[in-house]
Amino acid sequence: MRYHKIPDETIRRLPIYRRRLLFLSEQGQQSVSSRNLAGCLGINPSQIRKDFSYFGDFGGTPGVGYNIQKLIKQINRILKLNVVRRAALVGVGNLGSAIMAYPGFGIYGFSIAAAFDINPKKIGRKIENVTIEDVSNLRTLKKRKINLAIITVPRDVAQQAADALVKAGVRGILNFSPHHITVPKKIKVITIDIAMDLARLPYYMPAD
Amino acid sequence: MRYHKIPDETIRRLPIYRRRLLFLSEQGQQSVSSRNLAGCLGINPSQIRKDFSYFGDFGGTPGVGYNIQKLIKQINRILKLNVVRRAALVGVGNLGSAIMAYPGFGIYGFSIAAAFDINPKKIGRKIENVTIEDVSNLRTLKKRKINLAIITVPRDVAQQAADALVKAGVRGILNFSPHHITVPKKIKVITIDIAMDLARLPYYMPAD
DNA sequence: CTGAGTTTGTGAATGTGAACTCAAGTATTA
DNA sequence: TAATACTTGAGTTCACATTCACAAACTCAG
Repeated sequence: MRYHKIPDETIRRLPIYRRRLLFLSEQGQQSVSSRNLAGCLGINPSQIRKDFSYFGDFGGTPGVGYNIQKLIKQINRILKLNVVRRAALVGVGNLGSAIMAYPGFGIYGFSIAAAFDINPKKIGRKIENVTIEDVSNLRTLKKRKINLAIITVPRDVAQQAADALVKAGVRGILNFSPHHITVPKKIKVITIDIAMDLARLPYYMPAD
Repeated sequence: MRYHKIPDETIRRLPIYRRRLLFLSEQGQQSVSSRNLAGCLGINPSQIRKDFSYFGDFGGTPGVGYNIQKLIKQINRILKLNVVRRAALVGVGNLGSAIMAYPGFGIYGFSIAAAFDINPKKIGRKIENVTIEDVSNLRTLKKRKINLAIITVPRDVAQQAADALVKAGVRGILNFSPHHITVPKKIKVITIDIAMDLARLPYYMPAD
């Protein structure tokens, strides 16, 4: 199983497993079976075993399950979460501020280490110990070894922001603007349009 | 093609099409070809044609493309976005406040019509013309005909919030808490864990 | 009207992911 | 030790999603 490409869908699930595993670990649990994990997460047990099988020479033990700590280490290795990563945020509006204050990034080893805005009134202010800089400073990101960014600017300047980030050497972008962003194909963009996800709900709701 | 079940993946893409179509419409454009749409969105043209083919007796015209207004109407019909929908928000913290102020829900016909928190200091305050109520008021949602909800509470009370919402008759939940939520299967939950999505980025980034 | 250039709509082929199944391994109990 | 109950790992099957390919339909220019 060593030299297999890991399916994208598996990669998408790894953080879900990780979240649950950390939770179980907090509770003092040592090991967990695929069935047990599956129960909490609404995923098929074989699915989980198949996902874990991509880890390579790693083994759960039949009759017992998987060692939680080892699982977490494997997932960290695959997702490259072993190092602390510094991210930049562009667009310190309502959503941007909320994201800067969001406590959930830490457990993945992320910290938001820089923030940018175009509004002169905001520049110089501090949020969560990070000083807001003018967007013209974006070009300093390369020197500061920041290669991850979060975009929380209005729709019509999202592409602009992305272009500037790419020019500054950023290679991964989490985009919260409701707009598709085009970048060179070696840059990875993940877009989260929070209203769009809400828009799918009525379809799945039984008739009113 | 009338009596086909529409694939989930197609449903997932419909809001993406819709977003772009509204944009093109704003620009005064009347019609659009599958190739054109595909170009903007990074999707294969046949994919788009196949998706549209589920609309039923609707037709684009060969040599021209699709009528944008008709497309939008069809998508609204399928996603049941024709009526204005009122949603409740539970958990008026940083993220919750930002979401209440988020302007992007309007174009899908959503409005956040109620907000709840457990903190007595917040209750009675107004955000975006909505008065924050105590969570004990959740049970009034049914009378107020609110059957959609957004959860933005801390992880450890997310399930509790969901249970209360289900009891109050809510049938669709958008969950921003980093925790899997278990509900009766006729309730639809979509979970957005903003940190989790960031966690997938390093995997796709070339070696540092 | 004719011919060149587009674009739709869809069956067929391909690719991808999920679920089923079961042999083999481990724990537990007696 | 023997019997029972779990659980993993992985080959196989099945279901779903994407892409290909092409006939038919339409536009436009001359």
